[in-house]
Amino acid sequence: MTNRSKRSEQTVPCHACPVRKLTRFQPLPESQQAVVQQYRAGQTLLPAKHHLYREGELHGNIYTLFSGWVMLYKTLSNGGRQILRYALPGDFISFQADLQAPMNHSAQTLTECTLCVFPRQNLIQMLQTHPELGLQIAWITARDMTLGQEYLVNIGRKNAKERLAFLFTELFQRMGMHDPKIGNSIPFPMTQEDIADTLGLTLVHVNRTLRNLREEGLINLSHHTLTILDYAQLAELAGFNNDTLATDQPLL
Amino acid sequence: MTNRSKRSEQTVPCHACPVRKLTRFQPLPESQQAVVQQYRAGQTLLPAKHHLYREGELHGNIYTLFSGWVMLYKTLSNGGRQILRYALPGDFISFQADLQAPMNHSAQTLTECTLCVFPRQNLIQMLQTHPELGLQIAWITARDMTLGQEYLVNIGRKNAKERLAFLFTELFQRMGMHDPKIGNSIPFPMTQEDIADTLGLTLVHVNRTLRNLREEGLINLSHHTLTILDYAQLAELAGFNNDTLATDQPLL
DNA sequence: CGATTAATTGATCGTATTCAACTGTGGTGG
DNA sequence: CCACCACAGTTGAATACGATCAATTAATCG
Repeated sequence: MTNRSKRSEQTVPCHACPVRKLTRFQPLPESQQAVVQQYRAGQTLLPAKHHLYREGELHGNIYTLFSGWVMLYKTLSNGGRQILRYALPGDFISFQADLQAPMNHSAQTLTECTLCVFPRQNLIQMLQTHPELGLQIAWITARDMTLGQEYLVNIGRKNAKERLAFLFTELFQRMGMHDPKIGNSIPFPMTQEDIADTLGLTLVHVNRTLRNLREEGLINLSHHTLTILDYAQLAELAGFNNDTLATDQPLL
Repeated sequence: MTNRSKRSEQTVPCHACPVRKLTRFQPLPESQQAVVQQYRAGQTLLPAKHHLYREGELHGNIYTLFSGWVMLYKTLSNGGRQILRYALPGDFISFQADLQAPMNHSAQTLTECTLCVFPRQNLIQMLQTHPELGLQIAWITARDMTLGQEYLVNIGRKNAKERLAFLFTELFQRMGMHDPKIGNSIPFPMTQEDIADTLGLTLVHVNRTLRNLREEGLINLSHHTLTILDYAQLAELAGFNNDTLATDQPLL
């Protein structure tokens, strides 16, 4: 149990992780979907371990992920890596505050991926012609930011076991496996090193903590498949709260 | 030096922290400023240590901070706290993906603050009438998200000294102190416990690391004033890179 | 099937935590 | 003005969680 400031003045209520509300793919209203179609430049199929773009590069496209997993990360001067989040089908990739500037992070496929490609210029044009889409983007960005904040809490204030538990429940939820039926599995394309770089731990310690979770019968992770054996206990460990029922509605 | 995976395949270039591009208050174009004025419900003066809102509350307002410091944080079930970021003058506060849902974080003033208040309903109306403002919000949100990602890297992949160094340089930059002249000071209203809860450390360890930095002549922090004695070395420690020159331009 | 990458385990070390006590500071009221 | 209190900062000692170093086993892929 690490760094838990138990301040006495404990008036502030805890309302645990609302990742649930971040999980589902929010389809655009039909009217807007048609509009968006006009601006896309087609679809790409990329192999696993392929970089969409790298930190520091000027990059011309924006993407929507149709199938597969993409990981977004940043690199440190000493060779370290911090994974920021995993993009799942439906996610929007490579949007950043300054569309002209070099990318502030890298994106690499973990599996084979199908992506819908929008040239940046098209996006800009689209936003000029259909300004109401700006708000959609604000909504998506705010949702991604909330997930990032959950990650911050996870890394900053939880021990290794709890961090693992959180990552697993988060991905399980985002994959759309809300079923109460226990013992479900999801594909899990990342390596233990990836997990380590997501959670601010080392590869070795991730491995040991995984064994620990396995021995306690909470999960099983092998051959790139994650099986949740005891969701309730895992969510409890993670400080993950399903109560926060989500209205997945967009802003307006 | 903690958790630095030195993977051999070191092809990915490192492009260090572009916080600089996140620092300055991006004023709206004049045309839009006039529009926004119509929807604000006036200004408030709040004392220090006052909560704007708490996690889990339904909250009716959106704010722009005019003067003072506000801290945004999340609470854990075990009593822990993770500070997400410090809002400085010009920052937008309390916008989240689901405007109807309970707040997903808390906001508390660190100093006396002047805020501009927008009732949520007004914001929604404003966005309906002037959809082009949605993109402005997307821009602001994306910028805040980028800062959050820097925090993630900071907590996930750096040791205590580096984390402190980063926080100091970040705030120094965001306060608008880009002057090359060495030895400048900024107000620093947070306690050592706040710093600890920002950086994923404990109060005690922050204290020791501060002493360390002081003894090395990099900073001085006392009486809520931070003095940067050796910016270059501090930025180096933090992995902070000024090269990334910023175009502070909005999207369109 | 051999080569490369990923997972696993052991031993040791160190950074940061924890527990605990003490010092300084600022504010309040007698 | 000083006594008192609450709170922030400081320091010490012991501990622990996770890192580091190193070597071995298991998967995966051409």
